Amino acid sequence: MNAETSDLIAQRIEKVNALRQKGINPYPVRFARTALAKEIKDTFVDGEERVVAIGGRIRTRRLMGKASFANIEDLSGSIQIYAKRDDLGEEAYERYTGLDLGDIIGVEGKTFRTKTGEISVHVTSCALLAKCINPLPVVKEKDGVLFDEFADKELRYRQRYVDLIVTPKSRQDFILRSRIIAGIRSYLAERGFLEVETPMMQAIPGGAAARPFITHHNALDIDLYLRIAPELYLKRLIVGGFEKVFELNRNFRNEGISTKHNPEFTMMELYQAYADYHDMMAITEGMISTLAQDLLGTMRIDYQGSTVDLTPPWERITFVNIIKKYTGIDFETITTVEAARAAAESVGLHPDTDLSIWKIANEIFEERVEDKLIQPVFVMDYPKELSPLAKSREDNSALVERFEPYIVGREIGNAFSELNDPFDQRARFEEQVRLREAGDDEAQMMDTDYINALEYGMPPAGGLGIGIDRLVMLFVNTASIKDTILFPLLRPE
RNA sequence: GAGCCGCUAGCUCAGUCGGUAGAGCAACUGCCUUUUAAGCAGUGGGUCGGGAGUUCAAUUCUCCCGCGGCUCACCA
Repeated sequence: MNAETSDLIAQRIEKVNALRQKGINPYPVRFARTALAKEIKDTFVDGEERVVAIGGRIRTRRLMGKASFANIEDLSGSIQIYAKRDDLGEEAYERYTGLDLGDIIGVEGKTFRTKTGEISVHVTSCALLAKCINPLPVVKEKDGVLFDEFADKELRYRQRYVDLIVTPKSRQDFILRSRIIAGIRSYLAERGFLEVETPMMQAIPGGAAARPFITHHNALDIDLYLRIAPELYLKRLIVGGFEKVFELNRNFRNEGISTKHNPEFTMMELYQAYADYHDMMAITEGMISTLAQDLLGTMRIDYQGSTVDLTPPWERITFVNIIKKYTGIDFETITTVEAARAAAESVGLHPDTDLSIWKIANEIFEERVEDKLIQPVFVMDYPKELSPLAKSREDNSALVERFEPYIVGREIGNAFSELNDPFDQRARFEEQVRLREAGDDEAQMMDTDYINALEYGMPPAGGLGIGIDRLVMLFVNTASIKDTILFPLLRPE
């Protein structure tokens, strides 16, 4: 903190001290509100004076000598207040004009409409409820347009509390996030899903290909991993007879930070017994389109220059066919690595030499197809070797019943008909272990207890995971995941 | 992890072809009893992200470091 800052702060601390000397607590215990800003404006009737007590933060002020206006803001909105020296008396008015932008105050007064038409509160008494010592960024607004918007992204992320005070869009976006999550919960609850909580600290981190965070339990003296996915525990619950379960909580992956990645992110995973991946598609498109309709009032939403139509049904196309559609390459007819490599070369890609046919196909998909998938689409039937927990297709053992929903060029989820054959699952794990031993540190670990669970019999089931932060990105139209996470991970200052 | 860009007053930003910096808002002092990005007049406030180098002189040029943004890579 430099001299200038401390000047501004010192002035305010001085005001606090002066108040305390007069026996006034600048942080009193309580203030009873009887009204909210928005509700006052919504219910105002001309000619009917209403006595109200409102609390909020001073966001603007216009002092004009012996009278003054200010706007105070509560969560519902902002309302103008009007104070006159003649009403308050000299001492109280002086205390009133000594308030600062950012102070939280409680005001009692009478509603009225000014001669320029603004519904306001004529102050009869005013109490400081919490002094704001640190100067806020000064953001002004006219007709919904912000001036000198709080623009320093680092500060907005580090001091989200300041961002929330001064950036209405930020406030709205996080409220929308909360409503999306609440909407998912009620959508699933209405359909009989049971919300459960499974371990975040796991001895074997399974269910995804990712590097985990490691922590240590002192009493047991064992390392534990923060979960990278809840999948294997949720499926144990399907074994246990819970036929519809979901978990909506954090996963942790020890990987890079980007506009699309935060080390802890929120995932919704659900599993449904006696369902398959077609049922998961119906849930995905039904849930997301319903959320859009309920929360945004439309299924057509604008995102970063594109308009996306979420109206079901979404397009369904296989992995092989969508590659063919966008590149002309037909993996149904490719039977050798050489041919696959030649195909990749034909679209300007140079895959690593040790890749299999299907890994080359995946590279072509990711490099040449993915970012073109603006409208919602279910890409179905992925290669088995990329999907160690999904059930094989009966008509093609190289493929599995898996899909990923794509919107605006981004994978927003992952789903399959769950592999419930313990023999096959064991073989898949063994293959993963082999890859891990060959140096693939994202390959999965053997989980013998999970195999043990499957050996008790898991009914056929569909499973679905949706990345909530990315879904929220779509709904709030932001290019950065940090705008959807209240406190994104940043390097400590 | 790599590349590019940024970091100047509390905030938003100018600027210095190298001679230690400005505006608006905020703050402070006046004036102003229906204003609303209030207005008018005046005042104060900066080790120009940190360090080193070159130079008579560095906020400006060079290098290193820090933090952030964006893009790429990995992934959800």
